[in-house]
Amino acid sequence: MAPLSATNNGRTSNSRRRKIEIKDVEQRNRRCVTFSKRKLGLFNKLTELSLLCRAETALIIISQNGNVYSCGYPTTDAVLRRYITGASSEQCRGARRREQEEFLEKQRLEYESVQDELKEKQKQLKEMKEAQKNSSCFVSWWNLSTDNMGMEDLEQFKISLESLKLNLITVLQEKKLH
Amino acid sequence: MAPLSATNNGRTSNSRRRKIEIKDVEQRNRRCVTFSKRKLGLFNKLTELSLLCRAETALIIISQNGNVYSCGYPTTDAVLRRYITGASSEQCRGARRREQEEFLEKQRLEYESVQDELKEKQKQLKEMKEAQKNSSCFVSWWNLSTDNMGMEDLEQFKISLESLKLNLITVLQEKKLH
DNA sequence: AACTATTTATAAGA
DNA sequence: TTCTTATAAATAGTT
Repeated sequence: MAPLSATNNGRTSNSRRRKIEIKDVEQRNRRCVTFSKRKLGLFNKLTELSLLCRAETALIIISQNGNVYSCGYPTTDAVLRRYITGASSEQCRGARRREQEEFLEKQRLEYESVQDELKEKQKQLKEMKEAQKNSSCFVSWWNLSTDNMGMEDLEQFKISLESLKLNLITVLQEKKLH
Repeated sequence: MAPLSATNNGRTSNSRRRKIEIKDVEQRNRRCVTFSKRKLGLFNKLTELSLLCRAETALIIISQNGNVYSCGYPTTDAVLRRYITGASSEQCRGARRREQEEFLEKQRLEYESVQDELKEKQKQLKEMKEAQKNSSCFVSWWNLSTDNMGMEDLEQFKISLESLKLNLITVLQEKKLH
């Protein structure tokens, strides 16, 4: 759709209209991107709420183009049924239901633990990246690092150290001149 | 409910039980507060999405206590009707089964993607840890690092360097003795 | 219910 | 589409 209209209006004889339509297209694209991002955000928030507070949830979104998206815990349909029939969860008792609930609970716990682990790793990564940028940690890091090195590493380390020291002194002198 | 149980268990003769129940109550209260806050947040987000992207939306939340909350644009029922009639064009049983299967598949994929992400983070962590142990990267890292330092950092850096060098020489000598 | 320190979401740009 | 980043918003903990 977008390529066609762009081709049709590519001529210079009607630049005003062309610009307006391009702007339209851009706005539409931006809106689509926003829609996708926010839809994802909502789904995530909904899942978080469901897991965190053990709530049953159902979310239906119909885009401007008519596409239907849905998300629910434990399932969209189950929650809708409960909503429509007036919150009568007493129906459908039985082994199947219990098994399903146990399965969902198991999945929930598993998902939570994986996400926790992921969060922890991300935190560690972030800390390590920050530590690299932070010069005040150099001393302690250095003092620890030599303990784990092999002989060759240490030799090279020493050479690096010498050249760096020269480098460093140069930098210091240059800075002092200003 | 909470005040009663707290009163009943306030006596010191059964402090173990009291502590556990108080903790339970606190957790329950916290969960309720979180639920309220996040529910409000979700409703706001949903409204924003509806207005910003001209989407039709419906959201149903059933709390742990069984309270039902809903929110929709233009109305919850209108969207639900559209969702249900659209979904029920196929046979009800078949559609439900299929949706359930799709839901499970969706959860599976989501779980896998989270696990992939986790693996990736672990890999990155491992690489960074190895990089710290590997002396061959020191030179380039050092040569870059001095450019971004302030005067004070450089002075401290130099001092650290001196002490580390002594440390290093000691280690080298010790290793050579073996 | 209000505050605020953090975390998280997201718009814009690459 | 995916990644980055600066900024805006949400929210957990607390009063």
